[in-house]
Amino acid sequence: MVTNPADPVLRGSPYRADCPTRHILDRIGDRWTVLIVGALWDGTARFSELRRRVEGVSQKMLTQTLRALERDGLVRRTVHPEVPVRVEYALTEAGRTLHEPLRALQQWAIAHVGEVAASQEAYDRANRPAPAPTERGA
Amino acid sequence: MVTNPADPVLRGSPYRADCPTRHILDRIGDRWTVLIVGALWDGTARFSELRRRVEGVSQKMLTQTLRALERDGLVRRTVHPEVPVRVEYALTEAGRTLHEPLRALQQWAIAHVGEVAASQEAYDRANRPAPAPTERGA
DNA sequence: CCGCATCCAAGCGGATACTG
DNA sequence: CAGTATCCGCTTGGATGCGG
Repeated sequence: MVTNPADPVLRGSPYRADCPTRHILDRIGDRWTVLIVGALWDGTARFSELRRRVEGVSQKMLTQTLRALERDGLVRRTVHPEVPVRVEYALTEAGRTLHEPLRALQQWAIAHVGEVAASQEAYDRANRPAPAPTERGA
Repeated sequence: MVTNPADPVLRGSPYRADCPTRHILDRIGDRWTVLIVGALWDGTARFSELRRRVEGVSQKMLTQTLRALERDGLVRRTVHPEVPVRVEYALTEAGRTLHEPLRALQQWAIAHVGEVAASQEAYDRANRPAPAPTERGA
């Protein structure tokens, strides 16, 4: 390993293949992480509640993502030992700090969705007219 | 621009399964997108140059990601018809606006890498002592 | 109600070989 | 140098059924 902590450029640089920040970016990059963290911003939420809020997420992915977030110390999981078990999820302090850049990303997506769509359309028109999922004249 | 900041629906927009912002978040969430956009911040870069900067990226993934970014209108691709073909990539205006939230994410990753690692360690210790890839006592 | 385990399909992503 | 095309493993991720 050539990791040189003294090098200001390489220190903590995700451009290094062996840097742990790569893993973090991977986790953040997860489709559901952004949405789940955002959904938890309001406060505590139960499992079913989250499942309802984040449309389209499967139970498996929700559990998996929540577990990963918990392991990373971004989400706190609280089990209420009642008769029908109640589990509540909430952002930790670290999770709240993550929410900010994630929200910025969401905002960017919302702000540029039209622009991007237009660019895609133009690109597809200029290159291959039929990359559509529906096969026409195959 | 069809973006209407006053629309209350937009707040939870990506939480709708059918919303195109989902696609954008997917693209942004791509492992390489963050790194490539960041690598292009300095200015124009050639293909090989990018491959060198973003350590660990395969030629396939680099091409693929660059193509997608170009299609989304975030990266401009310029081909110089010289004898050894030279291709240069650069961020568009939209790409530059994306760079900001992406950099914030990178910064977050760098700032919290230690905290996250510690949390993971504690979590693993508290739960399963041997989640290692090598199966022992399965 | 919460979530784990399993099965299984699909797509991601890497290695390689070849073209212009 | 830049890029395409192919093969292929492996992970992702959904559906289902069971257990606390």
